[in-house]
Amino acid sequence: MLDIKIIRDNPEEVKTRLKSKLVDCDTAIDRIMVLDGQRRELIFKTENAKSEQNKVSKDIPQLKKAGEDTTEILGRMNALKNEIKAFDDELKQVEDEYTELMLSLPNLPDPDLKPGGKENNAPLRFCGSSKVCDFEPKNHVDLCTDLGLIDYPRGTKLAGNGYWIYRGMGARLEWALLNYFIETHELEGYELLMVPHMLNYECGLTAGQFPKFKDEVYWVETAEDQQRRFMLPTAETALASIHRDEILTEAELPRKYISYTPCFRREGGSYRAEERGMIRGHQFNKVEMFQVTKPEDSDAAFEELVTKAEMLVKNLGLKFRTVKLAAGDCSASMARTYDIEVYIPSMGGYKEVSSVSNARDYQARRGQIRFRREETGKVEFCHTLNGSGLATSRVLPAIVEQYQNADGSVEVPKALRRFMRGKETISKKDILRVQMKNPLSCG
RNA sequence: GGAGAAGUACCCAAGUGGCCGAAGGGGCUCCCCUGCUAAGGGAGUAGACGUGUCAAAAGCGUGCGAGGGUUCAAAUCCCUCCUUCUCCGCCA
Repeated sequence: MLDIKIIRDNPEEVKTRLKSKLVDCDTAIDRIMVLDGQRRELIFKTENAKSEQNKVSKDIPQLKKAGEDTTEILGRMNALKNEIKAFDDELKQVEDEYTELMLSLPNLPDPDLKPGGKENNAPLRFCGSSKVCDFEPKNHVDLCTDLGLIDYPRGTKLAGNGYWIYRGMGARLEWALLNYFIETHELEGYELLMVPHMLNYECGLTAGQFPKFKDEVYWVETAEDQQRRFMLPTAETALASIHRDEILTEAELPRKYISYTPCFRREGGSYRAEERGMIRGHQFNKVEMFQVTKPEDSDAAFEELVTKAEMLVKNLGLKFRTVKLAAGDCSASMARTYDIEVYIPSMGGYKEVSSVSNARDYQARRGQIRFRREETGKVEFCHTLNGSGLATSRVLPAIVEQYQNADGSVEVPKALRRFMRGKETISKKDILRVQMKNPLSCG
């Protein structure tokens, strides 16, 4: 949520800055300006009436005790009551519309961002190099299928299109990635949180997904109670609400959290064809990093998160690049975003494995995440930042493609080996070995 | 899932229609007194949000889990919801 004062003081500038994000909020802002005026006028009226009501109300008991006639005064009070009710009703209407519009406005992009969409994204740096293959490289779907890492058809059988099953060494590899990420973060002072995977509406509102994008998540409701919850689309949605409605002490900042969760997304009208396999599914795994900071510390925190994400990819030995997103490609809640994109040879391009963003005070305002500054004793909004660290489901395809050998086997990145009992290579032989050891495994 | 009970300030807690912007205690802060391991005395302690303002301040409004309602007036009465606790049942 934006600070109404910024809009009030400079509506035209806000319009322009939001336009650089490719959203036209002109009518919304014009309307907000009108509603803001009406709102304050109504507050003035209703509060005046209430003030009178309070004053007179104090005298009534005495008058009654003294046995005086109160009919006239009660008549006035009755009129006041109706007046207040009318003002309040009108105010509620105005405030409802006002709040809805305010919640619908996206965050202001940082001034240094290029305006416009994807086409204006700018790669900041490249890292790593492609292995030169003296053989015809396979794509990750074939590799995962041939090596028995992923079972696509049975995943679809269980849950439909966009779901898959990690099996055997594939599951181990995925698990190793999660362990590697979590261990790295913990060593760097981040606290691991295991959060609910189903969240209430306020979480989506605070993070900025709602009300606008409430159709992009899966809703779960029970027949008996109408309490709706949704499957989280990212752990950020949960983490942004950890300190909702709290006033932290300055000493408690920054808060640095990580959380592993599956992420559930409807991905309506998706990219399909060119994104085979597990590039885009309805459920994928991700370790999320999250920080709550003082306003003056969020720029440094942002750099820290970007570096952390980059180091994870780098230490896996993967070729990747870091991209500074143009204003229009940043999501609604974010003031700035850098993507880490890993190279997928079969696609001849890069795919996002991490997205690091600074929401500044946007989420904090929506969720009342505040802290008390020691020096002034005043309450201020925190800044919130988030970044994937990393989305494993996108890393695994990159690993199998970038680490494939001529014989169809795949080398295990060194960083992961200690999480896989020292395993160095995954080959077809592993399918048999896994199945022999596990009589329950069928097919 | 069934049956009960409860949610009041940092914590405990009193309070069944106006005198409650909320008794009392603990804690915390400040002050005083006293030299035997700490005790006693006094004072302060609702924060927050909204409005107001160039910004602040004063003032005003809202606040006793949340939202509605009744009433001239609600912590107090009514309704809905949420949460917590106890007992029973079920269960990883």
